[in-house]
Amino acid sequence: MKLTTRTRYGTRMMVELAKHYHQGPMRLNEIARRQALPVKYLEQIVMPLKDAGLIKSIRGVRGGHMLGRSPEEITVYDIMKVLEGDAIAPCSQEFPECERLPYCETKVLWQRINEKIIEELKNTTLAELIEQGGGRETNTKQSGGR
Amino acid sequence: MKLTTRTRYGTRMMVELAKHYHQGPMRLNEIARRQALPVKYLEQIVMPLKDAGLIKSIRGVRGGHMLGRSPEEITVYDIMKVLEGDAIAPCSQEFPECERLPYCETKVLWQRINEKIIEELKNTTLAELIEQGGGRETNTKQSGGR
DNA sequence: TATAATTCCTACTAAGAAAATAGGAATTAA
DNA sequence: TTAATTCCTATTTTCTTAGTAGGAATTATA
Repeated sequence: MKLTTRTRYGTRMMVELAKHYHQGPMRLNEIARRQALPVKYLEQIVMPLKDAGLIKSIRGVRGGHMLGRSPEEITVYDIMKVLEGDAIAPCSQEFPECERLPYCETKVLWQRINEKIIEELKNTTLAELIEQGGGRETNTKQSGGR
Repeated sequence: MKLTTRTRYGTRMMVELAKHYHQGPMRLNEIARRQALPVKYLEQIVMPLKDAGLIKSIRGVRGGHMLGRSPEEITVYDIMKVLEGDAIAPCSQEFPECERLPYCETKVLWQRINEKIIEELKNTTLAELIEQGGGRETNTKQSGGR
């Protein structure tokens, strides 16, 4: 079952970008600092997101990253799909090879769970996440929380 | 995010036991054969289930295992709780230490997903799973499907 | 009472994936 | 021309899950 740091960090990066939508490009370093994430790791995550059009990047001095479209138009599902593929619960797509599948009594359950999760992810936009916030206001200090 | 083979194998073992409820104790070997699972691995999984009362065991010759209560009264949540603990999605209980939690914009999402999954697991009993079946009838041959 | 079938228990090993790091190439504003 | 930045790919580290091994304890039954 997969919803790993890739998706979590990726979502946090996107949230950070959403909070600065229409404020010009944001450097990876800044994003990493604000969300207390490892820069070099984000570097890897940013690329597929860019390829998928969820992020636009500007290279060189004063470059950086920004959302490819508005926070209302980006769901967490979009992010996850890019970063993990869309098999989350077991036996959804992960093991098309499993010979037991045709007579497996448990597959319905995993499939149902998979659908629920996807539904939830599809219903959640970046806009919604930053609107709700985390309770307190986001701070700027490093906090090392990973 | 956790819904690993432990839970999946465990669920299949329980399903197998449910299918033979009230037919006396069933040997691990038999269960493993029917569900094409590694015996020695099941051996580890069976113990916590027994401790939790979901399984009753009889030792010695002609011993084996059986459900601790009826298939209608056992949910997959019961199984999962024993085998994984009840943190499934990230940031639910897994990282109570994360300093970012108070101002994390994404936690609501993971918590919501966690709830959905748990709800689904609680709504699914062994009885329901074997009633629905897998489509075709379960076979008896080894199939090696893992 | 001896034997074989079985569960019980604990430790160990292997494999794989996820997480993180490293280092340099390419690009570009100033 | 330089410094700031993204881009790219490879490598290493860490960790968890998955699986194996071997023997102790228990018990039906011959």
